[in-house]
Amino acid sequence: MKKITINDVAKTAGVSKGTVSAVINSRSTVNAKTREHILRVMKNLNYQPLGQARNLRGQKIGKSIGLIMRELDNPFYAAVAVEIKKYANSRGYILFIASSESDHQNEENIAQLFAANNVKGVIIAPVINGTVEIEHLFHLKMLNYPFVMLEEVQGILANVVSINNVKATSDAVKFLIDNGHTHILHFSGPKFASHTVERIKGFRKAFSESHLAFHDDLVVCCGSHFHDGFEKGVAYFKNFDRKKFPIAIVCYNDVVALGLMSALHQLNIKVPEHVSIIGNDDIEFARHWSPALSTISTPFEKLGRKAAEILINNIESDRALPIENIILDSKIVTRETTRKVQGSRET
Amino acid sequence: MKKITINDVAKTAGVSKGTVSAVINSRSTVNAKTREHILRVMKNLNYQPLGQARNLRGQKIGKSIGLIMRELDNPFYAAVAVEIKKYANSRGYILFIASSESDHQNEENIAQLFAANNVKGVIIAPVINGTVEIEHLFHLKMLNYPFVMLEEVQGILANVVSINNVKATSDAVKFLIDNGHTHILHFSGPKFASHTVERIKGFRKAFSESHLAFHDDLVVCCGSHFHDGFEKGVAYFKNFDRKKFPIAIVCYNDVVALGLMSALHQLNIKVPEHVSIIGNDDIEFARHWSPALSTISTPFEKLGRKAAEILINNIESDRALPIENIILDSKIVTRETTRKVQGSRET
DNA sequence: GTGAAAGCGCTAACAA
DNA sequence: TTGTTAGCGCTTTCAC
Repeated sequence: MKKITINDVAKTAGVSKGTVSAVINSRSTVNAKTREHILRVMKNLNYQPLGQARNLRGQKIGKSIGLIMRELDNPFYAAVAVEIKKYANSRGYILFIASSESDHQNEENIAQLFAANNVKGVIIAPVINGTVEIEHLFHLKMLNYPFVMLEEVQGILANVVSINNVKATSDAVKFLIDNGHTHILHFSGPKFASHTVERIKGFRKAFSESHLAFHDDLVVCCGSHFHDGFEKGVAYFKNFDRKKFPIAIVCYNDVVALGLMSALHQLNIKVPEHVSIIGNDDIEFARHWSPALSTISTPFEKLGRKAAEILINNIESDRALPIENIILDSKIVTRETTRKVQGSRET
Repeated sequence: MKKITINDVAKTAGVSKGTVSAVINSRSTVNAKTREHILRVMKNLNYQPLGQARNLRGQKIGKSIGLIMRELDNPFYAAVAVEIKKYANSRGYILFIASSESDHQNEENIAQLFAANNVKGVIIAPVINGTVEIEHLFHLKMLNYPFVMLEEVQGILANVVSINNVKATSDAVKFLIDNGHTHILHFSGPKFASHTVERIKGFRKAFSESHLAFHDDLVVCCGSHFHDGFEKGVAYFKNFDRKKFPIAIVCYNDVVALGLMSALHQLNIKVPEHVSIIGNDDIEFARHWSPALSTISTPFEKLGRKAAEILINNIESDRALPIENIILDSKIVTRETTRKVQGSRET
């Protein structure tokens, strides 16, 4: 059972394929009777014109770029996606979004599909796990297919637009230290995401540059979802010795921070009286929550716009452009979940 | 300045295009020296092989379907998207998501682009505004391009999978009436979305089937975002006569309900003591908010799976399948934002 | 108003 | 190992 082509339609309709083509393209040069007849045959045969072949000639149809997210429900990349879309649209491109669900094979398949399907270039939030697989990226490079990464990937020279996670987390810890905190934890993110690694790095860095001593127990493996924050929060604080309060927690992201706060609320632990909390991302809900979440504000607009800009510039250039590596700074915004500690245990 | 083709590469490299093709496809039959040389030429010319042409022969590359959302940040469709993706993946399809931003022209362009770019079919959350434009849908039908709508569109016979908004909203109002409420408002959604229209319809319907009288003032034009709920909430209740409490509000969606609650909190109006609130959608945050939101739970999983299932069945069928029109029921889940009113003003 | 034929850029036999 | 050639399914002149 092979695919129906324009030839099949032409043959069974008893016309030439040129006429069929004219019907498909809604050209007015074709007789109403003939058109009706051909349309009927098309319907009967369930003929689906192959888009690829149609546009092999003129490439006047619209332009598009792709975005490969890691998870569809990651608020960080969702916010970036919105900004990418805005900028892309402003330059006449439609954005197609797909998600690798943190799976390498998916990332590769999607990239291939974009490249094969007339999508002009792609922005990738790369999957980084133990065995870094970057063959497909090299393949894209060979094809001179324009792409921009949203995180640095070891081993390949490519356009990157990312944020300075190390500095952001480090700043958050320093802020807490400056406010008298001495007992500071990190609820860290999903394994193998470079954001997770970098944020832990920043967390440690702040310790090494302070009078506080770092210890592995200070990093609690958590995740990236609300329920992760909630569950790990309950587990950690259920039998927690309340004499150890006040403490402070830097969370992987806002959603985790919110989940954690929900857990604390349930355990009747007060924020920020007992526990100060800092999130990361600054999603919309963060400022609307009560208490309003102190967090690290990501320059989403800059991040998305810059990535899309580099990509589209590359697409529209007739020669290879120099590779760019842009790292954007975040900044802390303090709201109601952090407080100054007067009598720290050291005093 | 015309596009570089494989011929240009072959010519300047002094080889045949067959050899260039072999390099592009990483075939091992080509001499290392030659490969290096050709790769260099490809880079120099910034040659980007045209995906469409490459796959004109065998169609062994992956399969994909498209989803046209109305807004990227609409939590309703975001949740549906997740389910569509799951099901699509289970059948070997990759999902590409694009957003029309409630613009007709965009919806049309995106649909065209999907059809032209080897995406096998599309699920559409249609833009419905005053002047219903459905030419492009007819065009898709002519091309026998498989598609499924997530809302009914007047004037075209097509596959539809939607939810019963009228019944859901009506049920919510009846629930409130059964719990003694006599003063019930609706914070309605964005103009021209069929969800908005249907929910208002359901709201009115419940009144007409009760002892309460409907009045236009009972419907407050709001929107679909957190800030809409917040702003309209502040505006409505800033100078509200508190003697009129208790009242109840059925909101367009959960995010609006949350925004409204935030406004009430700020105005020191208590939920559910003064105001009972029912949302719509049952997004994850709804149950985690404090107080936990009573809402109308959408069968996201069913909705997404069914839409994707119909689409893919159509794609994989060699003949046209009968058109389906599926309407799914939602159901109320009561949490902490609604209460029974004992002494209503009528008592 | 319709048909015939020459491509679009590439792949894949097969020949050399 | 490389070149030659015949298409892939469609569009688009240009005759008729």
